[in-house]
Amino acid sequence: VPDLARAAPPAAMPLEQPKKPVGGAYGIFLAKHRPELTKAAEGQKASAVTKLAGERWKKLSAAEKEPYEKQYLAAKAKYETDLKAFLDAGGEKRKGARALASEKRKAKEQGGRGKRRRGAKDPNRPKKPAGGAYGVFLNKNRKDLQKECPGSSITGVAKLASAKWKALSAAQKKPYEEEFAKLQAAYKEAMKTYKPPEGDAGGDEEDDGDDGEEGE
DNA sequence: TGGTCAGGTCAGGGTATGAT
DNA sequence: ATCATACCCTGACCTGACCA
Repeated sequence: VPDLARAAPPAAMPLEQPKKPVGGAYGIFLAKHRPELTKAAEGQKASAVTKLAGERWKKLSAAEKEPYEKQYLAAKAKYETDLKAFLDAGGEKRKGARALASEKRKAKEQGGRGKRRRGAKDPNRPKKPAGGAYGVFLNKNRKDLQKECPGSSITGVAKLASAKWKALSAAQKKPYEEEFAKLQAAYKEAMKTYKPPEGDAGGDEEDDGDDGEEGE
């Protein structure tokens, strides 16, 4: 119904909390002169803009500062009335950008991007031997493999390793298999005495089963 | 599916800079 | 905390192979 759209007052827009004027008269001065200050500080650090602003502000006489102070007071008054209207309209005063960023970061540290975080793992936890005998082979020969294909990416090294691994006879692979068996036994032994740090999801080891994630 | 390896890439967040 | 923004740093992810 077009009538509804036409009748909708601007107030129907999502409520937005008014921004608090900050920095006092200096804040007004800074905002007003930012374009020219940015130009003047072109090619310099971003911080040069505010540094320049500070220098210019100090040079101003009281009379020159007065209009900025008046503007600040006016903006402050407007903010207060706007905030009151915002709150009266059911708006909720939210936290500042930094507080929000801090909260976001904390949440991220706990959860990451939906996937588990590498760095969040317990560094003392015994490493599970992976890749079987091939994993041992890869570890032992990595340096040589890298030398053989200098400048090649990790993937290039992996390809070469794969080719070499396939070329090995069963007898040649045997020592690597034995080494892997040893590592596996050592890992099991280490896990017997290993205790995950407190608060680590009740000590289940990384939801090995499939109860977890169900993110969808 | 997740584990090994390490280098490259990329996104996001922090910092600096001033005054209030 | 707030304004703007370039720069720097950190951390997650990807790549390839293979195996439990």
